[in-house]
Amino acid sequence: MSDLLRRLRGRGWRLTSQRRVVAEVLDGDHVHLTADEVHLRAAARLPEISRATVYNTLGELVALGEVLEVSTVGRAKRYDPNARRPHQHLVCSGCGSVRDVHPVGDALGDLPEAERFGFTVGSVEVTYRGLCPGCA
Amino acid sequence: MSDLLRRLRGRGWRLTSQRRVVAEVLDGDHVHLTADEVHLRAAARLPEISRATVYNTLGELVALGEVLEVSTVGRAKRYDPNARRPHQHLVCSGCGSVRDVHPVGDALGDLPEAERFGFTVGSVEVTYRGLCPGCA
DNA sequence: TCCTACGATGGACTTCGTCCAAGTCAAGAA
DNA sequence: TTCTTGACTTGGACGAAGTCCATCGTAGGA
Ligand SMILES: [Mn+2]
Ligand SMILES: [Mn+2]
Ligand SMILES: [Zn+2]
Ligand SMILES: [Zn+2]
Repeated sequence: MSDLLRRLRGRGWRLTSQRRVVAEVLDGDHVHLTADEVHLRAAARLPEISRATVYNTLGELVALGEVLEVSTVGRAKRYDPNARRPHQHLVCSGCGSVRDVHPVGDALGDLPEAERFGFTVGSVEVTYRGLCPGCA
Repeated sequence: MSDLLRRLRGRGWRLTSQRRVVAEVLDGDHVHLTADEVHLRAAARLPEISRATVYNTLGELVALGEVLEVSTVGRAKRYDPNARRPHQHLVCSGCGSVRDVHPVGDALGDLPEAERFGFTVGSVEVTYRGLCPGCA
């Protein structure tokens, strides 16, 4: 059983076949799937899994901090199982492919107090845009 | 007439009453309205303006580089007329309100060559997330 | 003033996502 | 092992955001 499933059981989750399959689909590096892509791949293993369950499970994983939501420009959200090591994203403007990247420096610290307008700033999301070798 | 309308006429735009009203609604600082908010405010001045025209006009302004799209997580896109001075955004996770911010440092330069995977990196978008004073 | 290509309109349609009532089953109790 | 139960799943209705298109209207040049 994967580490993820072990952690989920530790949190009191029922380990249903649907949740197991969603967790399996999200396993790996550089995985940034939409909910529909997760549903498609999950249904290949468990044909009757419903869209609602995929959405429910992804939402629960996000709430637990086990999966990150990656915002996209006007397209469907993408779900990122690499929630343990902080990272940012490099997106190809041509084909939409996504790579995990690790910039140096401290983007949060780059925002001066005078520029915070009384907000409690909790996180920062950095998206690099460009063309991948194939699209350039 | 605003600078924006003057530039648009210079680009061969027909200055219809609908486009004029959309441009007026977008005038100002810290303006980050959704398409529906633009439609609501435009309709206060020109009651029969359609949603399709608001979407068309906003899309054209974005294509011309006169207005920026601000992507949000799971909410409607916001349209930002402050396209002339580069800036980033601070977004309230509670109410969705947006402030312009100007971080110090060089986010593009923070991405090492070894982390670029052969991409031609052209731009970087930084979004700070937190709670505004009202939502905290 | 007249013409016409460009723009506006509204409603159907698509995509992405949420909600719900009803049926199902994981896992602890006995 | 079987029973019990409430957490989970399901399909479909619903909703929000955005696109598309046939048709109508008009800005602006001739
Ligand atoms: Mn990632
Ligand atoms: Mn802005
Ligand atoms: Zn590419
Ligand atoms: Zn707020």
